[in-house]
Amino acid sequence: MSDDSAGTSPRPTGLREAKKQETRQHISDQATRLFLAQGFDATTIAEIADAARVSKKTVTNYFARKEDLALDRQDAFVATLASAVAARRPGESALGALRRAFEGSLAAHDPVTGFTGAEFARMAAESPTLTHCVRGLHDRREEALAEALAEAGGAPGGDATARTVAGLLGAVHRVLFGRIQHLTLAGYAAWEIERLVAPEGARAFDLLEPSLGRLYVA
Amino acid sequence: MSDDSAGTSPRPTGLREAKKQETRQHISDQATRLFLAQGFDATTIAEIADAARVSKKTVTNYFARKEDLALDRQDAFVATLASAVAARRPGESALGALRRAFEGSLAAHDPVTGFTGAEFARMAAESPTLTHCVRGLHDRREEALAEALAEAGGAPGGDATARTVAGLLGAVHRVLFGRIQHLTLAGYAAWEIERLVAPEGARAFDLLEPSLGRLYVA
DNA sequence: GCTATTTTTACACTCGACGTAAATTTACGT
DNA sequence: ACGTAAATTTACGTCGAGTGTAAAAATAGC
Repeated sequence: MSDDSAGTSPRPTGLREAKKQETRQHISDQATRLFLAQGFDATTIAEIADAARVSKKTVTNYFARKEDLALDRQDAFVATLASAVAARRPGESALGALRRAFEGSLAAHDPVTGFTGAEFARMAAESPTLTHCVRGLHDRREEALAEALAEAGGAPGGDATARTVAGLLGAVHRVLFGRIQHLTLAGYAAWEIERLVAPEGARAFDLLEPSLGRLYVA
Repeated sequence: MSDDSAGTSPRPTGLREAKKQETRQHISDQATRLFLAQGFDATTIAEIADAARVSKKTVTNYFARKEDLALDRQDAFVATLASAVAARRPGESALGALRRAFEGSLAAHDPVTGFTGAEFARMAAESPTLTHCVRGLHDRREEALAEALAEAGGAPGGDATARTVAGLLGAVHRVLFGRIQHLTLAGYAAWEIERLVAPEGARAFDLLEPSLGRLYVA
């Protein structure tokens, strides 16, 4: 909840708020730099604090968990699938909307589809902690999608069906995400990956069409 | 390496091996008891060691991570889906085999399908650490399934298709697992859960039939 | 400038995880 | 049965993430 102009909550004055964001960004930048340079696990919070010239406590104050220092825009990532379904066109199924969303993100080389850059991909792949965290984000994304589907209606069976369909659609996006990350690690350029993955995505969405094409149609 | 009497593996003599298993089981039992009594996170390794009357190091020696003390038969769980596909009948699709496997496990109230008992379900739900770990097991299970599908053949598109289909089939089992866990937490008895979830499972597998029913047929 | 609030810091602490070398237990040849 | 070699267990130290607390510093509002 963010109140703007007129405050129910005491609206912290400009400079304080600005400095907070500045400090947060500075810490995040230093952390990212160190993570990419020497790996996630090999970088300690003390090092990050030292690089950012703040105390350890300030770091863990802004970022509750170490992983939060490496993963940016988590909420945006989590919301993508649910948003795509909520914004589907009249007559378009959830499957169709998520297909369009994937194709758009693929063409845009969007990080939420797996285009995270080779350095990040290497860092994530080398750290079990980070890998688990990314998996958690995929799960939250799937849950958000399930809620969006349940709210949208358009299929018999209620929440149970919504969760199942969200699992299926989430799985497709998750697998394609992993594929893009894998190809990134293998050294392919973004445009090459786009050309390689596009037909795989098409095949996957085609595959689901007979099962899901008539569900959750707006 | 000292090979003695017989054996490809150095076959440590009987008593030593027996005592090891005994100690391991004893530690696991004490850990389980404490976890169920006071929760996973609220139980320290030191307490477990104390209860089992061994040193902390012995505990972390047998169980590399704390979660391993709570999760039993991980490899068996991971293998279930891949095994079901490998053992599918002639003319049976992977979807059909996994449907049979689910129905059998559901009727048997098998832990691998989510019948873990109310105490365990509560413990797992209350501990983020444990929840993440269970998610990791689902992922390993999906990966094993993908390998089994790729090895089995029976679909165009090679590994990419295998991974996608494994994602879909894994998602169904995972969602149903979660549903059973949820109902367990809500206080339903196993036989009630069986009656509630059976039609949901049927609906989910029916849903996928038009898409996957003709793939990976033995 | 003064005061109240917020942010940052220093310090201490818990816990999981890892490493090492000594002490204990078990196995086996003689 | 005894002694030696091997494995197991233990005690001890270390590291790093994460938390709590109260003092110190910075900022807001008057």
